[in-house]
Amino acid sequence: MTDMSEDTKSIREMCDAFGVTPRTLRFYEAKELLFPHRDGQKRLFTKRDGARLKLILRGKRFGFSLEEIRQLLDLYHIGDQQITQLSRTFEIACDRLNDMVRQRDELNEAIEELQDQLKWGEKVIASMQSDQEAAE
Amino acid sequence: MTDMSEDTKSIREMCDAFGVTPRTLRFYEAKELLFPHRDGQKRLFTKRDGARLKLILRGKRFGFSLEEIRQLLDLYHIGDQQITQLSRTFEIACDRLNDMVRQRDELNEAIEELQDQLKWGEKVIASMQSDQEAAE
DNA sequence: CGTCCAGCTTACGTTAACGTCAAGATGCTG
DNA sequence: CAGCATCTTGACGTTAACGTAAGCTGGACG
Repeated sequence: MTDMSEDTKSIREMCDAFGVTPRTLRFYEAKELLFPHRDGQKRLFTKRDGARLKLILRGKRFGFSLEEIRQLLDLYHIGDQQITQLSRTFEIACDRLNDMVRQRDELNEAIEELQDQLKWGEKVIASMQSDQEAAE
Repeated sequence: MTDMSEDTKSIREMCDAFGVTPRTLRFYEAKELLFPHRDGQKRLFTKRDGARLKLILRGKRFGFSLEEIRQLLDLYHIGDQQITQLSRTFEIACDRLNDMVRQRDELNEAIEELQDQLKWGEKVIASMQSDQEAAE
């Protein structure tokens, strides 16, 4: 047994836990989204890294870029400092929300449009099939 | 007057008509999405190119990749041939529609989630601001 | 005739978020 | 000790859909 669970995870455990690749975790570290400790040269991911990663993945679902996520994460961290920065975060999030709403609305339009097209297409195919049958 | 409108458009007219850049049109030609004629070395875009471009742009709104769009366009063109191919097109479009619906639903979830977070954030900011005031 | 404008081709640049080697360190195990 | 797995750091590759710049051409205008 890898002894494990002294509250820190190896990179592999981390990957398995969150369904990402090692490359991704190193990448996130390089981008200063995660700050794993070290044992020698090996990374040790703490609970805090886990929490951050969870937020990162959620952020991605929201459609934030990693850079935006980094900023948001940084602002989580300050806690006591600059209110201005925090409300800036807030703005970013609001913007993103608006983007998402817009995007959704566009999607809804597109969906309807495409559904119409498909009805059309159904008819065409149907008629072509009867043509085919008629031709036999 | 550039005489124009002998049913063909120059690249610029085309761009103005559809709100794209020349680069884009050349790119689409390179990708075999459009087939403008030539007058010497200058491109002449026909009505057919216009129709195709309209479909291309719509396809993009739907979230199709240019490659997918090319395939769909090719299948429009056959007209008389293979029904199988046509229904294949149909399937692709259906798949895309399902993708879009899924995507929209995810977006809706994300939007709600983010809205919740924002309520949270509002409170935090409000309380911090009163802290700030209290500190002065 | 000069010059200006629109268009052409070729080709390298861009961005995001990793993937994919390569080469070396470390550690366990039989 | 050999071997193997797992980790590390670098560094270059990938994809999509164009952007951008350089250098050439051909016609129109004054």
